[in-house]
Amino acid sequence: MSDAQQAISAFIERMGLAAQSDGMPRIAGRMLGYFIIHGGPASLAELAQSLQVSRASVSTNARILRNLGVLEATAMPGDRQDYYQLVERHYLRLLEGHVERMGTMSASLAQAERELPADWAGAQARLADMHHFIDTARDNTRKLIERLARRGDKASTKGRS
Amino acid sequence: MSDAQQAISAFIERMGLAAQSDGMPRIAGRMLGYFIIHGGPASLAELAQSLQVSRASVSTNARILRNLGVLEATAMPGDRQDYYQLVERHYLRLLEGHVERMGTMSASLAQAERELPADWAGAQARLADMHHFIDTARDNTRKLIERLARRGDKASTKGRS
DNA sequence: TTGTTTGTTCAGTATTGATTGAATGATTCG
DNA sequence: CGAATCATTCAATCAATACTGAACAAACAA
Repeated sequence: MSDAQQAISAFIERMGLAAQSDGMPRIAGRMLGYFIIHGGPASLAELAQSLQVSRASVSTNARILRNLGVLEATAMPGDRQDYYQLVERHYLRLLEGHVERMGTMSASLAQAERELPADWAGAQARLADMHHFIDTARDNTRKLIERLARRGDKASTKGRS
Repeated sequence: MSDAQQAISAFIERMGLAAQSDGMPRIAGRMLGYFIIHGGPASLAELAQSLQVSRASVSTNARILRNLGVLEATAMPGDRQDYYQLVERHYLRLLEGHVERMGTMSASLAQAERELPADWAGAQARLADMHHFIDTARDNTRKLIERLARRGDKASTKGRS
């Protein structure tokens, strides 16, 4: 195995690890790594072959990544396999997921503030403090997404290999 | 069970769920919820009793939260139990963890860029693009932490109940 | 139509990690 | 020095979930 191939599989494996520590299945992370390296459309069969996992796993993980908005289906003329590729600036989709989770957190805090008697001053103060924090963090991330989405409206990183 | 108690346990349970979806043990999240509501120092025995879990679980999860920098040990005069409380603006510690994970991601990308032949133009471009993204996101979060740490240097949310 | 290829679903397995009870260790009190 | 009270550790259990193989479904070719 060449140095480059060695480096590639190490990177893909690290992506798998990183995905796991972010609560995503490991294979999803490895698929992401595959696309970052090899780019362009790839068929499910190619992925299964290259990552040495079952077609079933590739199928379900492709759906997961599609639902996250990170992968998109495409087609190759004259081939009836399904092809997938990274969506443009896929990482923004991940940030959006983060924003969403902060949203549910914010809602949960708001609900607690509403349902707790107002005279639990300490609890209300802590809830409000944390609520404020979450909301500013969320706004901040939103603005970051905007900024990064604007930049690079021109550049493209598509193309096979 | 009163409305308030109902609301409290619902909130604590939601915190447990949120923790889980962030890759943290559920009990850790519930403990966090407990402190947000009840504030002030609490003994491990109190926590185990209130959350209906074993003392062993409380102990290990307290250590997890302590290592994350979210809880800190304290002492009550005339009592030799261990008491814990939220650190001031505990959520900043969580953000710092996030920053750290982005750091390892950045390092992983850099390593791939280094080890891959430069003539894999597509791969290098995608790696660089993602690397840039991660780094700006990290800087952004760092700045947010700074800003939030400055604000509220005066206010305190401590105090029992 | 039948046969072939490809994607998905589903039941079962395996693995990972959280939680517990019991044992151990440490500290304070009498 | 015990006795008592906590905290921690460790082996075992339990739960959740990733992953697989096989069955099924859909699309196409001949």
